[in-house]
Amino acid sequence: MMKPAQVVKALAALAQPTRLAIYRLLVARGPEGVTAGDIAAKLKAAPATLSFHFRTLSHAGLVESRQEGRFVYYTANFAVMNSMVAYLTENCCGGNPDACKPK
Amino acid sequence: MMKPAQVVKALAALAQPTRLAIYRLLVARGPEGVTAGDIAAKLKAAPATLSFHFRTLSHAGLVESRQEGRFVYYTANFAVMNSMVAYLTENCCGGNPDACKPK
DNA sequence: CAGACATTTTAATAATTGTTTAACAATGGA
DNA sequence: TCCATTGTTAAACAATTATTAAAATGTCTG
Repeated sequence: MMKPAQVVKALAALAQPTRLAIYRLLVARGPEGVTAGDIAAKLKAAPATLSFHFRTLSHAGLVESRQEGRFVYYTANFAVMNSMVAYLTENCCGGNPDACKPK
Repeated sequence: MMKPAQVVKALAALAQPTRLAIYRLLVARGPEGVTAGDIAAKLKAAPATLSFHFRTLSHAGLVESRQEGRFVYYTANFAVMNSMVAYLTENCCGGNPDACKPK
């Protein structure tokens, strides 16, 4: 179970256009990850700006990084995303969740 | 399908402790909703502060309100939450979503 | 209609956040 | 070793956001 402050941090990390785009790239890529440079190229953002955003995402637990040679690979942490979603929908409709499930 | 800006707005709306607590109360309560006053009592927050947060949540599409007499009932909009989650996990792992589903 | 109640609006202030530029560290190939 | 490449850090500034207090709006009850 996540604490409220962790959830707020994760939501805040995703609540920014550049970071949301980064996260989606990483989700789409899967466990292999994407290098910082590839993300910079795809999003057309300055390296320093991205580095700032990577740090925010990492600190929120939503992404992880590993260094390979000169490259840094970032990957999405799916467990944290799933916990966050679980937190948001917890105890839905007082235990009668039919009213809030997708059709 | 939601647009990125809508998703960012919804995430930003939830990325604040008071609003996250409001939202969870509404999710737990279901379609009946909760009055602004009840939420103020449960969260021990000033009415003006809550009104500000309700507006943020409403504007993001996450909650709806209806007036009944002197009371305003707020309810969670589950469809928007589900769309938001779908947006975040879209195209997961390049179409091979096993790696990112909860166990 | 007068007064009490429920909630919103406005205006002001304090705190947080995003971007840029420049300088810095680490890696690997010539 | 020297240099180009990859990415991070630091400092400064602009912009956004949260909170409070006070005044205003709307709704019911007597």
